Amino acid sequence: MPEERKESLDFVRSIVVDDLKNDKHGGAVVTRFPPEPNGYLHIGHAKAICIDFGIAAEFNGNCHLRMDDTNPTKEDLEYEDSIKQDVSWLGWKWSDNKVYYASDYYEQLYQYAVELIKRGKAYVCDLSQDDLKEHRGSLTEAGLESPYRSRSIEDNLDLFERMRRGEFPDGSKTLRAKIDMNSPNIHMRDPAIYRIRHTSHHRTGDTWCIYPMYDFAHCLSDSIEGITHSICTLEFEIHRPLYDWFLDALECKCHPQQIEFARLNLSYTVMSKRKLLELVKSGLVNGWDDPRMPTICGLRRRGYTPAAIRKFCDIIGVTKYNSLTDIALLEHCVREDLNKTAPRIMAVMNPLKVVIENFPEGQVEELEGVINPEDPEMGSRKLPFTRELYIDRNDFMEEPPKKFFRLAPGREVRLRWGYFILCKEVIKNADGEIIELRCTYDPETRGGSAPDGRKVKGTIHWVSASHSIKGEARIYDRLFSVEIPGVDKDVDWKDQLNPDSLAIKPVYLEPSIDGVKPGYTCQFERQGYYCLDPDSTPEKPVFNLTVSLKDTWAKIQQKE
RNA sequence: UACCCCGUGGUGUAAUGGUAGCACAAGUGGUUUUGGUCCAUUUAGUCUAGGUUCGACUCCUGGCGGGGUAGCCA
Repeated sequence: MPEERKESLDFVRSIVVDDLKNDKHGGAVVTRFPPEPNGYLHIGHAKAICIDFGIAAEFNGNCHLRMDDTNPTKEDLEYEDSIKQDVSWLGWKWSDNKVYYASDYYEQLYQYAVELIKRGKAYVCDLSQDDLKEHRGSLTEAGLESPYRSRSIEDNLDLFERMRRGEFPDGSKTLRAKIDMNSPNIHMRDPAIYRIRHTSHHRTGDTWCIYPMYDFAHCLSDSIEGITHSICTLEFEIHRPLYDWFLDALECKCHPQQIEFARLNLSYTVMSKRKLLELVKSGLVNGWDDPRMPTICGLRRRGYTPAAIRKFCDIIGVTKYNSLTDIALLEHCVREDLNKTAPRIMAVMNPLKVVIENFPEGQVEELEGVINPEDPEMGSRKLPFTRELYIDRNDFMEEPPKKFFRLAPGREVRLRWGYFILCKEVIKNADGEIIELRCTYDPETRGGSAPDGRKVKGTIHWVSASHSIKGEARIYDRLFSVEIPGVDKDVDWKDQLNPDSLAIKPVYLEPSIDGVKPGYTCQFERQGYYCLDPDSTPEKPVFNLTVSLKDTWAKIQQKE
């Protein structure tokens, strides 16, 4: 599963190698991927997943998939299921085929909290949320000690137990760690470790009405599971002293090392759960799996492959530098993968009728097209050739400019896998619009080469008008029209959505695609990679644009 | 304003005191039955000022710039 590693190691892997060398954890490497089931996974999570699972795989270790479900008010089974699906779709297997849950440790965590109280390192605090905020101080000012800080161990034990029994209403009490209200690190100023929530949890039901906070639950969950390297993103850096404090205060045998890396930022999209949720809720996109979304399920529906995503995660690297990765890099990865694997088909998006005057009416000739020139093993498919064809309007110009190599009056081009055709006449309607081309074909050029050795500069795609299957193409572009949506605080990031992120067009497809299933990915020759959408019906296939082919002709046109 | 972290071509990354390299993007040329792919090639970089050293992207100090942190969220 893990791809081959480059010789130079990123800083996380260097730490792991050093630890292995120094026998720090007895040769073990155990990592974990700990999502909170309160949203769908996105490409940024894919980076974390590839680091967590990738490192475990490379060093013969294990990676636990652990639901960090300590806040019943936000979490849901729907999210949990999608997380499992996405992780395994990406190609990773969690160790022991078992999903871990922070909620499975609630009793142990409670006992740890009791122990903390017994050691005089935690106390029950009656301060309200507002009072707590007052006491916390600010970034520049020290905090104030709570008046409840000096309660006796006996009182604390009693009160904490009654918190658990449900004697107190939400928000009336918290259990706090007794650390240092003067610490320059606000997270060390007697942080709350348990709060009262009379809310049922999607896994533990109504068993609990007090729930542990992240800082307390996370380090201990890691310790309980024997995690060696607890890899997370940069915003937790400032929490690390707390992470270590709990494990030291409780003298835990297993003390994992927290290592932080920079999360992924991608241009022309957003990555925060809040913004993604807002897009879905406001109907600005069509659900979590809208192919424009950077979610794993969105990318999957768009036609991205696990291999492409893993390659991307591999080449972006792992550092502590807050960077912005160009989405073109992601697009490059999927092109590279699909170029090698995707079958080619011909599909005409803006049909222009071509009548081959010297080809008999009613006759059907079967031609053969290579399925993938990059992989001859894939064989070939049949292409019906008839008197009436469709070509793309963009492949014809009545008055072609210098560098235009395609069809024009009096010009000859090659029909891909077919014949050379020569344009004899342009037919227009009363409004002067071109509605048809009259051409002749050279029967000697079957398959696309001329026995007399004459060359043509252009090759264009086509379909038989009578055999083509009419479908729908959903042509996607970047979700936002600015590199970093919301970076300018004066404008609403939702106003920066790209109005052209989706265009729907009819498309005439070569008949060989008949019967393919949703998820089927192919290349529309000379255009881009497309993936069959689940919205398809037997009558009307719907194809999503994954990514277009590079288009140097478009570049030439742009220059002029 | 306090504390913590981070600054290498346009972008993302390597070089772990010893030739600043790779990929993407951009440009040029070649091959081509996809204006795709492929091949060749060009442009372009160590934030800054000192210090240590035979030698600094790397170590030290100051400055500048960017990010994070004041949920009973994770």
